[in-house]
Amino acid sequence: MSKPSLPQGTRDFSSDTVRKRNFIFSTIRNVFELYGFQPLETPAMENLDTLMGKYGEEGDRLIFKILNNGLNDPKNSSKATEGFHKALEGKSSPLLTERALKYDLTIPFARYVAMNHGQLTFPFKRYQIQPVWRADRPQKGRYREFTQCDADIVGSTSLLNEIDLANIYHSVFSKLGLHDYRLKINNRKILLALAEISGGAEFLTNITIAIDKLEKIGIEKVKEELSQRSLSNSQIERIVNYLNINGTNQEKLLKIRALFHNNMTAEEGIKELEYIVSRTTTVNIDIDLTLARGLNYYTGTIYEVKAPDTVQMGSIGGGGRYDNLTELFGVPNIAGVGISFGVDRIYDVMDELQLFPQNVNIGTKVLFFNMGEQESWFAYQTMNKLREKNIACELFHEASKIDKQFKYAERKNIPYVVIIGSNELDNNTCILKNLAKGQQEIIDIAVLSEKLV
RNA sequence: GUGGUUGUAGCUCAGUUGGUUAGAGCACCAGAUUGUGAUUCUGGGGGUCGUGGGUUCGAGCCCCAUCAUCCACCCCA
Repeated sequence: MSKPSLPQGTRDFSSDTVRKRNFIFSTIRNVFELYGFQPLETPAMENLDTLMGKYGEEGDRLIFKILNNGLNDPKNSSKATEGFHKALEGKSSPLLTERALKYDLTIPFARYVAMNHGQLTFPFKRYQIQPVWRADRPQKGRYREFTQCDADIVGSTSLLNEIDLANIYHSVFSKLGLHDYRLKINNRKILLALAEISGGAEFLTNITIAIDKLEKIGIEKVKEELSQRSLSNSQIERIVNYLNINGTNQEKLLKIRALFHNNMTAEEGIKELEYIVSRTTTVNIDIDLTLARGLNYYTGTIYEVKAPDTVQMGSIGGGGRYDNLTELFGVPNIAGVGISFGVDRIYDVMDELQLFPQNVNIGTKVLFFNMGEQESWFAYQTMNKLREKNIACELFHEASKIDKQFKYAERKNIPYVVIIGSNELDNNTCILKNLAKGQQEIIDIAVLSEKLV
């Protein structure tokens, strides 16, 4: 047996990390609950055909597929061989694999709604916090197993939902202390209108992929890319005019209205943006007309959250409105809108900016020193009384040197130690020491629990 | 999927043009001293140099493969 190791792009989380992650999870969960969302969990794996074709060609390639069992059974051997040959041609085949690890939370949610729409109360607001898997090459801020926190509302076209979701973003990031996040908003209808006036609706994907890169590669490169995607110079000119729109949210809305004259599709999108932006003035939301987002099921509002500029990290959240997500599963006319938090990236950003509160890593509150046989047994009984009052404590396991016991407390980030030696035992007292302050006091054993609450 | 970086003790890293038994600091363990984490002193355990091949009289060092890592592209959270 060689040295044990982990699969590429996966991680163990040590207790420190788990505590910090839980701080993020509980913050998000509490806010979701505050806005009336209900929890949902779905399996780690889905049927492959539930997932395939929902994330584009690139997405399909990144889905972790699970090999069928029983391929070694002689009576399956011809099927297995056939399936294998298809795999060599780059096609996945149910003969070889018919299940896969989930790639995001939205599609499994859509599958759930399609299966249960008869029982659900609409509008249905659910939140979901679960790991997802992508067969991507790992790098900074990118893992093969990571956790998403999604909140979606289905069965409602009200823009109040969009306003709720913007407020959720603001509330969560404020509570996490991540004040410099940037929430961007755009509308797919505007992008669709842009495609219509500069080439045709079929260019939507090509155009969005190109303009999405504006911030990263600059206007000249975007022009190059657009011409490579077979757009004419006059078409590119229109797009450049669009991309040149700047200013405050209000100014952008004015300019874009002028640009599109009376284009019906654009006007719809503009009205929606206007509505949302005018009602979310407390959440520092920015209209970003270059925001496109890759997932092609979005049809209206789109959101993206960027990490503070001081850290090298792209998107830490995103979402949008979709008209007909469940139609893919045979249930039409259920509209929805949702957002997602990328916990792993939020963790990395918060860690880098040292935004975690000091006390997230406190587990045990008090360590009782072990000062000998009789002393420690008395300490043990005292400790149990504290536990009844919900104070987490532990007794050092043997009567070791003092400095060793101190080190243990320090490493476990235990804020208090209690020392009961022979003197204290005789007097019914104990020494309570606050390790952070380095201060200690001798107190009556009877008042110990009050001091620690 | 494409390109590059790195891999030596628990941690951070040395290790010369290839040359005896692979080192340091910190950490750890034991002991001396001490009713309060220090300092000091003495002793100790630990590494198949990521893994597998190859070249060589000889490989931590050179070559190939592989795994992992980090980074960039693509795409994305």
